[in-house]
Amino acid sequence: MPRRHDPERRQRIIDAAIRVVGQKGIAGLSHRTVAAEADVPLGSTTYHFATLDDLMVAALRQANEGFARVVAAHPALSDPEADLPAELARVLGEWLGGDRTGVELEYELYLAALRRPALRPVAAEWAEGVGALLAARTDPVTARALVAVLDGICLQVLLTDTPYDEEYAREVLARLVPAPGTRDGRGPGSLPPAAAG
Amino acid sequence: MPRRHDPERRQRIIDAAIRVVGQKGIAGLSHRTVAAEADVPLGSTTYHFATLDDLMVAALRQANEGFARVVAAHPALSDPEADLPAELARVLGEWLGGDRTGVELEYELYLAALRRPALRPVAAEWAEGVGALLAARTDPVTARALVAVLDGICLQVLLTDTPYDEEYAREVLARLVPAPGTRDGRGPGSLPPAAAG
DNA sequence: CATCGTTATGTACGCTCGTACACATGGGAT
DNA sequence: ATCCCATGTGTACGAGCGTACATAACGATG
Repeated sequence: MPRRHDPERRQRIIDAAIRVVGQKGIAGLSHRTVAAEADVPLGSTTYHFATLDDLMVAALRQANEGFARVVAAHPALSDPEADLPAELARVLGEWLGGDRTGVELEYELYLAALRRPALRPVAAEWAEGVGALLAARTDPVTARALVAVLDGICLQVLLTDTPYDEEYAREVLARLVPAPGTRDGRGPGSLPPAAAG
Repeated sequence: MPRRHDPERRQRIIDAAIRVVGQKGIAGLSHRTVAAEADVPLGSTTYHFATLDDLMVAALRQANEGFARVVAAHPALSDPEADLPAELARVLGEWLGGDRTGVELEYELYLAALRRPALRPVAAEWAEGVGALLAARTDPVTARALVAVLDGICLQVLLTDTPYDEEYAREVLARLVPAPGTRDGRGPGSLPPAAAG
């Protein structure tokens, strides 16, 4: 028994669950597969997470933090001087261009909320978190629209195997931003600014 | 054995599969559950659909036709005179406002393609179908953007239990359509055709 | 009518699953 | 030092799963 009284056991199980979902999908997530991946006995996973929903909630929360980390690594997103659509497109490109299993994992857990009410609040937290970040730069309606189109673009990339087109994303995102005065600085101006609302 | 030589057996199995997914989700889809729902013996489902992927492909195809039927019921979508964003928002509202199980079913099968390569082509067909319809009204880039934001709005509605806001959808969709200048007014009259690519 | 291949049916095998539960262990309170 | 209980571990049970397969019914063909 080399591992009795392991204070990080719980965290290691969560990490293992994320790896399992990334590799086999949610369908491959079980107490047993997670236990094997974490190299702990079966009873350990059932002890720390009585139900699979509990485990998935924990994993989804951690995955959300992963995305938040990517966002936090781009302070330009919060810079009122920066070109928001271009920055968003760049961040999305980094997220999609890196280890795609991370993105697939996030969306798989995210969409599992469709059928598992226990996951709904966590999924909502994520959308609200990104939305709040964007609302600070624009307005609530635009923020929700940006989140929607980000989701849609991600799905298109994930489902159709077409490579991510950052320029396309920037263009589409730019159309959604109601173009207040902040465009003059570094704006590439490929679009005529829409009429101010 | 009242039902030997049943020529519609296969179709009844597909219908049953769709009902099962609508009620229990994809996780609840199995040869046995479908057999029970269709009131046929287990061997019958395995005979007509050797693998679950085969069955899901058939079900997804049929679900796609269901959405296409909703679209076809709105000829205004193809009318160059009509207000495209408003019409799209209305169609989406009808789709989301009706029997929500249909929408959930479609998205569940649609998103199952993330992990099941066999479903990818069918999912791609759906996106391309809607995209082609919209491209005829605008341009390819705008069409893809519209599909993306439609997907995103649907997901927001499905995942957050917030009711569908048709006015919000119309506003967001309108921003994506490259109508120079006249975003504010809801004037349906002059919507110049695709100005830019 | 006899034959044959397709379609339909019932059953069984091996597997994984969630869950329960009895038992071991060791740190912290007394 | 002793006890207690949260934590850790192994095992077993019943259920559902995909799949395989032997057999039966039936329409088509000769």
